[in-house]
Amino acid sequence: MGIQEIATVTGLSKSTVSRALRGMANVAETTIDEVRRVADELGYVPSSAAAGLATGRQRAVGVVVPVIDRWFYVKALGGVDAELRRAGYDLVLYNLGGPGGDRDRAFRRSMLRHRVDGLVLLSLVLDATERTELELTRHPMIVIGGPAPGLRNIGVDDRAVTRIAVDHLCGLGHRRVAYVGGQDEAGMNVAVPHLRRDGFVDAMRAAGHAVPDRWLLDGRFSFAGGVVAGDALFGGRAGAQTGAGAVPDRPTAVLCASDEMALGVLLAARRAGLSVPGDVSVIGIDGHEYGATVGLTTVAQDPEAQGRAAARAVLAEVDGGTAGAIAAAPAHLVVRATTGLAPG
Amino acid sequence: MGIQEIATVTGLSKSTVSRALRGMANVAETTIDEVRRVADELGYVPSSAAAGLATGRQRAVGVVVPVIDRWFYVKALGGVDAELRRAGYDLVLYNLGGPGGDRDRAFRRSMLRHRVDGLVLLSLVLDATERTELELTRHPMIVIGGPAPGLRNIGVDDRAVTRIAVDHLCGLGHRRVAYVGGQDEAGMNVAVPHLRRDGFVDAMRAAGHAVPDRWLLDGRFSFAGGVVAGDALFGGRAGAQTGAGAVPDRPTAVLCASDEMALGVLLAARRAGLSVPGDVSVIGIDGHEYGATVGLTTVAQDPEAQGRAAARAVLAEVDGGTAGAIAAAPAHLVVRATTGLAPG
DNA sequence: GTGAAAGCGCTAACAA
DNA sequence: TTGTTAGCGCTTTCAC
Repeated sequence: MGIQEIATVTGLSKSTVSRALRGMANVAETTIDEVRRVADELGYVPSSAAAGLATGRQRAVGVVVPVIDRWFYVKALGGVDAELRRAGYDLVLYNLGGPGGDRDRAFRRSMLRHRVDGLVLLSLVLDATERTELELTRHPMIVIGGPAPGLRNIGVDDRAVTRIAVDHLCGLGHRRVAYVGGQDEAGMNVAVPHLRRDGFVDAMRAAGHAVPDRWLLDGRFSFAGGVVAGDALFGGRAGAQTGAGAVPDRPTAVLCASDEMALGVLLAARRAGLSVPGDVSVIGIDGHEYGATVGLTTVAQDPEAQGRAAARAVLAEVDGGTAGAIAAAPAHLVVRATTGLAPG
Repeated sequence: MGIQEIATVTGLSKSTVSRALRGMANVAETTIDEVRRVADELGYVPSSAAAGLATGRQRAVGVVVPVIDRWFYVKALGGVDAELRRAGYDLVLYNLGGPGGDRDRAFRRSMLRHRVDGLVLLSLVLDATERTELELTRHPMIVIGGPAPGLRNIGVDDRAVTRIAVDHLCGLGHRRVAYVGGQDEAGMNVAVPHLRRDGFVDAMRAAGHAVPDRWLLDGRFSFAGGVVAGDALFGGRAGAQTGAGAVPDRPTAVLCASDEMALGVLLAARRAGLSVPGDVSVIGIDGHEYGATVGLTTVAQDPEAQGRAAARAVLAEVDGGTAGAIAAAPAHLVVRATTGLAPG
């Protein structure tokens, strides 16, 4: 069942078997073949616990997510996973489970158990205690998404992202544009919503257009939240009755901090009897698949690539490499059918 | 750094410290307090590898998914995770990464390394080799989703689910109903698509309505696939030009094997200038959040609950309990706005 | 209620 | 190229 059995069967020593199994140099080809054959016959299964104890390396990295059921997290998780598997590492998932989840236990009980060699944090809001605990483990760590104090992070330039969107809109003649963003109660990094909103407001101001407060809405970074925000902007279903003019003071364009919200705003616009982009243009941020199908214009990013980069970074550190600088993740405008010339 | 340090500082033996740390009986209250205090002071972090080696239990279970970025898998994963954390177990994620992924390596290299005490498989299509390898590990195992030969599984009754949908549709007077299902290339259990389709065809036949082959479409279980299927059914965007009559032989209702596909069909219908449910009714299966917002009628299931149940089942087996019977997961009709009386 | 000692299955010097 | 010898940090009899 263990390495020992193979040793006795082959008449070799445990060390040689161990070396052969790991394909190390300094082992005769014939020995390697023999050992592998016997291992297969015996149905040998290595014990990662034993190997981990002996080497101090678990060949596993942890990924901490605030919640799992969000497009960005799922995609990023996929990227991290792909890269880890390539390197032969396992991925242990720590889901904080949103605001209701028992974060504390997750942090103390599991993450710190030396089960992993490194950590990838997804857009986390860490409090002081959590940060101290994490640092205490001295694990290589990196965060994906917004910046976190004292930790290296990979992600798009959030201010730049909204600026790109604003430039596109203004280029089409829009001057009255609303913004749907807001804090994500599910635990997204606090910095991201703020950076994007500030980027938006600043870019608009730079273009010479003021943004009234009532056009800065909270869409909770969800589809449903986007619908609610859109209803507020367009007068809701009621708007459909009286036509597109239900809300006298309507923006000609809406920038959403995520595609999921943009999808919701789109639905609200349609319900209100508005034509897109005839009456109102809508642009999102992310590059969500659904957006492609409905023709949503967006500033696309690639969370999967960010996940892969993050994984490579921790892996490099785990393997003794020093923490190199991380380039900002790219984002680019994808013009589709929901943005057009400003009306009038 | 280890249990030993605590022992020397407190003047106790390793065994007592170990017992105290785990809160076992036969340890003086005062001793426990003392040990805990010192452990905290020293920033003691237990080693799961060492504990695992000694006990043979890793306090972790593996979850194998074909791909991660699908609604059902994400939700189920969340359920498994919640239950595992409650029990103090870690979750290690094995993502096969779809058809392109290196399944083989995933199976051999990692899953079998005794890193986990049990396995939860999500809707997997296992080939003979994989099944043998898995059985070789002698891990408690359970699959969520369609039935898998030789393994216990939890999931909805897929034939019943489509029957519920058909009953609803027929009750509204529909006799010409199409079906969008199909094989999921991303690795969904082969059984599910077949069971649902057969359930549909049989239920229709029982109601006295034949289903022509051209109304049995493949939507690949994705939003985009649903759009394509809907275009085929309704004449695509071209239909919008000539009005609702573009396709002479149009069904009055469409049953989709997943809400994601139903959402796509809905989009296609709207594009073709059809009114829902005036011209055509659409019903899905799942209970996807987006569906609720757009008013999609569906046969809802609860993958999260299924995940929790699956986790409880493996945990019970891991703890020496015998494998109890598992009740079929519930599914129920949620009537919203996309289904109505058959036209005419 | 506590301690001593023997491993769990593997890796890693150090020899040969 | 292969073998020997110590552990890695914890749990667990078995004594006391």
